[in-house]
Amino acid sequence: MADALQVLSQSGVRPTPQRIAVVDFVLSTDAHPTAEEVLQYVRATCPTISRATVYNTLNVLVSKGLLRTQLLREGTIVFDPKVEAHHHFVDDETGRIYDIPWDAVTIKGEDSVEGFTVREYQVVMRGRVAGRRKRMKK
Amino acid sequence: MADALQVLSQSGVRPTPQRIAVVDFVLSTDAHPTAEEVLQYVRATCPTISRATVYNTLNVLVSKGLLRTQLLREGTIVFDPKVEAHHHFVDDETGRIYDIPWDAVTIKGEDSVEGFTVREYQVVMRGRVAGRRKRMKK
DNA sequence: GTTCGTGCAAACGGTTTGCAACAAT
DNA sequence: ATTGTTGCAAACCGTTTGCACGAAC
Repeated sequence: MADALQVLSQSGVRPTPQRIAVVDFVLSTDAHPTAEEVLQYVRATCPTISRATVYNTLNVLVSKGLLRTQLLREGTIVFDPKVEAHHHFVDDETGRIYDIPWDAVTIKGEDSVEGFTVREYQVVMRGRVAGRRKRMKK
Repeated sequence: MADALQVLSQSGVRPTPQRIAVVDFVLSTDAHPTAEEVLQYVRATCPTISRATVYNTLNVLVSKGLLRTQLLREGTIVFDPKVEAHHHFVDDETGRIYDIPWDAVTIKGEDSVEGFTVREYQVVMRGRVAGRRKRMKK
């Protein structure tokens, strides 16, 4: 993974310590964090960083195409550094989001749906990660 | 479409005028409204209905399986009365959401992804409805 | 010294909750 | 009398915005 400083400079974004801390985390995780989770994590290495700066930086990264937002959790946006096309699996119990490789699934007919011009698409799957038994009724 | 009073009684929900007004609208639209949009619409026929009652009723309908929520718009939940499996298309410009019939698309491999037990899945497509030319740069 | 970035607090929009009045049984 | 429903207002949570201070050019 290219280091944070490079990534920022190459995108024409001034590499401040706060931004470096955010980039270091968010571009190297596959945990699909929310902004709040990024804040929590980054505070460990950069204790004074503000909520506004985190949101601001995340939005900059999105606008530079280094990060994508995904609508996979109720009430919040999650950030995904994997910007190439892929699918997602959401665990019913934990809410954890997993990347599914593009060619784990094959689709036919998606770009020829009558009346629509499809720019992009993804499969969103929900269920359980295998090997866990169903949670007991509380 | 079965009338609202029946739907409610059959689900064991007391059919109050407010609930009937909500059901009348939300179970017969394909517009994927938000709670706020339901409120606006329903106020026309039931001017005194409160925001809390709308949210409450929508949540009851979801818990009874008469309605489903979908994560297709940033910052808000949309409601979909079509509870059978189907796909969605979201217009990039207008944000409008269209139902795509289940068999407009065929998928292979989706329930055998290594390590995951898929309970349900859908394809989410984004693009433009055909026949509209691309919006001019503002 | 002007531009850009930060941190704080306030504002904002969608949703939930607490509660008192009220209707149905 | 008890239970369930409504409407209002306040609370809540994720996100954005306004602004003054400070750093970088």
